[in-house]
Amino acid sequence: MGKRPNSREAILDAAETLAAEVGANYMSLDAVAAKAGISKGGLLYRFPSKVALVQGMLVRYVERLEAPQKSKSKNSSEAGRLLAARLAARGNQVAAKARRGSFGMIAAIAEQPNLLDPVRAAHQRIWTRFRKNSRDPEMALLAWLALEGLLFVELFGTSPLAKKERDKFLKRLNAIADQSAV
Amino acid sequence: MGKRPNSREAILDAAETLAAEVGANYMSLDAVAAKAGISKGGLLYRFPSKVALVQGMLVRYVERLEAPQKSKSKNSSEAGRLLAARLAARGNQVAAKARRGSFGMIAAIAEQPNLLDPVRAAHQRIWTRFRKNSRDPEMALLAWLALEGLLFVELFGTSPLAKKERDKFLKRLNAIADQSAV
DNA sequence: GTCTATATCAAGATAGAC
DNA sequence: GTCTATCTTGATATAGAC
Repeated sequence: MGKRPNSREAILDAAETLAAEVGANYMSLDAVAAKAGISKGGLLYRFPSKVALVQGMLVRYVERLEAPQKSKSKNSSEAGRLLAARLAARGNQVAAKARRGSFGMIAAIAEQPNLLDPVRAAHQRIWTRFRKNSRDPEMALLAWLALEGLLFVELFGTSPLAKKERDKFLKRLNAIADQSAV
Repeated sequence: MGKRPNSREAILDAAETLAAEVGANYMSLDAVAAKAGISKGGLLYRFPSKVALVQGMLVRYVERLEAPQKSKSKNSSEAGRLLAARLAARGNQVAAKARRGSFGMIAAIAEQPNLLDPVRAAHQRIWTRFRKNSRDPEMALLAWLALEGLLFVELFGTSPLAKKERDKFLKRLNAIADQSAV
């Protein structure tokens, strides 16, 4: 699991950035290679096709989504940790860079919607765990979907919240998750 | 405001369907024209460019978003009606066809993310109205973002909810909106 | 593992006939 | 208002050298 000193991460970073900035349509192999600092040939060695590249973006997204959280905070409940993990996977800041990780999903749905199947499966797994650890499933669902909503409106840049409101709102979500935890 | 017997609606329908089915990347002018039953020349008469077509998709999306709701149901509160309008804009069914209307946003963000600016503005307008009509803004925000979350996970096809659960959940959202209404 | 070609094809857009 | 060419560009992908 040690990080290999290859260009894989640089490529995925470049692809995400391009998808976010110029649009997934123009996340061309030329542009990705240039931004990653390698040639198109080098890129196509790692990812033999455009679809493979997009799948690579999704794999990393799902890995981060399901990576065990260090539960660095007061959240002791499983539900709270799952919410935190979900948040971390998208980046836990409002900053533009934080949204970047989700642009793999945009690239995928733009390239070929059924590429999202593995993501769907991951979401189902996480949601099942989340629900199992909730005493009040409907309230848990409310918190979960509200977090999804927040992350999505931020992804699309239509969030109505300023930073302070956002922080306060996230605290409230965590409180709900903890209250409804088993 | 009478519907003109032109091909505009057919074109937009075709574009949305293609974006949803094969991916926004392959929503080519050729394909859209073919699906709409006209030629590429005819298409480019209505929408002089690809960007114009995507903008057309967004205009229709926003129009539906802000169209006055007939408040056909028990929802008397403004907040409840706004939630209902938001729901209606995306289609109020779980069915595949219902998601279609939102693929204009996918096409836009894939083509050129800043094309979403008018949508951002509309969202701000609606959210401002929604908040103004709420006694408990934070609870209203929770309901609003939960609805956003639901619509987005359905757009991406990652919803954890079956139809029955979904209906029940929407009722709960409406109840929250009404409770927190002025 | 990364590079420089180059082949192939489809995209967006234009011009002008009907 | 819609059609059929046609132009031009930029995309993915391959082949083979380094």
